[in-house]
Amino acid sequence: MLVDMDAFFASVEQVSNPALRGRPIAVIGAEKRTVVTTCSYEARRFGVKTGMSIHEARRHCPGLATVIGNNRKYAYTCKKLADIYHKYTPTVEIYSIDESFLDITQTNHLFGGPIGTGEKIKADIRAAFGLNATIGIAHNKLMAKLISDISKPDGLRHVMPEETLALLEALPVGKLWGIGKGIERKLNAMGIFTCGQLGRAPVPRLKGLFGIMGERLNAMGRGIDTQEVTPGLKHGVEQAKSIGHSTTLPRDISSMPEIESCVLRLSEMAARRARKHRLMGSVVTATIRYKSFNTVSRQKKMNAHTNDTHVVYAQAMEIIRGERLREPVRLLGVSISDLIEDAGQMSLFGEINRRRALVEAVDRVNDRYGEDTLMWALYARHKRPLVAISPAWRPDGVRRTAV
DNA sequence: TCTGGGGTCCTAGGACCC
DNA sequence: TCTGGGGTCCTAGGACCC
Repeated sequence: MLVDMDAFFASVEQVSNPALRGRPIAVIGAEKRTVVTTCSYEARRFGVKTGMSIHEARRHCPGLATVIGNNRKYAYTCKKLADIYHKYTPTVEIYSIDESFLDITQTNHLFGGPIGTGEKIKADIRAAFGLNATIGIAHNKLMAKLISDISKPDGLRHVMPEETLALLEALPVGKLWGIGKGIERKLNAMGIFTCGQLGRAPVPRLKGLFGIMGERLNAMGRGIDTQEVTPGLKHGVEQAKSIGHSTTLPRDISSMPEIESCVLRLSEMAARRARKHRLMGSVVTATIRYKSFNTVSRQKKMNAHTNDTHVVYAQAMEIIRGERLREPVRLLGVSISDLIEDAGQMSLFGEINRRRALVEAVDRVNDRYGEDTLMWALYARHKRPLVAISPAWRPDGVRRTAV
């Protein structure tokens, strides 16, 4: 079962502010160059979509009301939704802030079967929050996801395995979870438009164009999927592969001091999150997006793992200084990967231990009195970017960014 | 008054080694 | 007196997702 909240952020805002109900609204970020994160169904009728600039959204819908997203509200609701799901099965995978997979194979008979379970969950969500969810139920994740997508909004549908092929026959391939614009275009170019056609396409032909993906694409066309519903927490913590932050600057910049202060800020945000999760990384990646939207990323491997803000910063700046900045910079990003657990081991080098003690002391102060109670002088004059919550947020694990 | 931010996975080419 | 073949690792970029 996939439970997907309808226009989640926008619906939460409409519930908490009656003046917004029934109106086209868009939830946006707090910074200057922001986009639509989620919009209400009223706004979608005008052609407003996720990812649009405010400017473009207004062009489609002049009466659009905008609300700056409130991370706390969505995170709180997400956690409470998980409590509801756990009443119906222990196997709950929180896939994103507004989507969860539930394995109800063993428990649905207790609640009147698959549809009965879906009805009860929808009723619980409505009673608790006044929100609508769409639920897709099938024998695997791919199909549950697909069915939920085509049943939106406020839908509930159960598709039996034997109905799968008929349902897929005429459906465009782009509807499948994992087939985006790029793959859809390639498939169309080879004459494959529907899932039915994809399922009948010769695997060697698909492999020729998509490599090892070919086999999987063919299976997807027939609604076959072997992914398990994984509650997702290993030893209480999700094993992340990378931790990073990036920000589109309020205006394009060219001066090194401005770049430095921004990169230090991003290094601190990424390293602090790594420290919170007791992780260290040995690879630092810096990303630069120019005014023209050309984007380059370069990575550097260090001799040792670290989660020290200034070590990460020094690596990121070394990368950036090695680039010829030929245009004003629009976005900067810093990310840490090749993560291992930080066992808190003492180093042979006194300097590293002193650094660690300093950083930990700063963390303790900020944990207690709030972020930025203590901060590094290099970026002190610059305001912290107000991180808009990412829809990929999860209540546990490293995806928890700013709440 | 263009085009967010958080991730994961895959690929292709090059370096390097035997 | 004209350049093999197999393998691994690293890197940058791109596709995809919410």
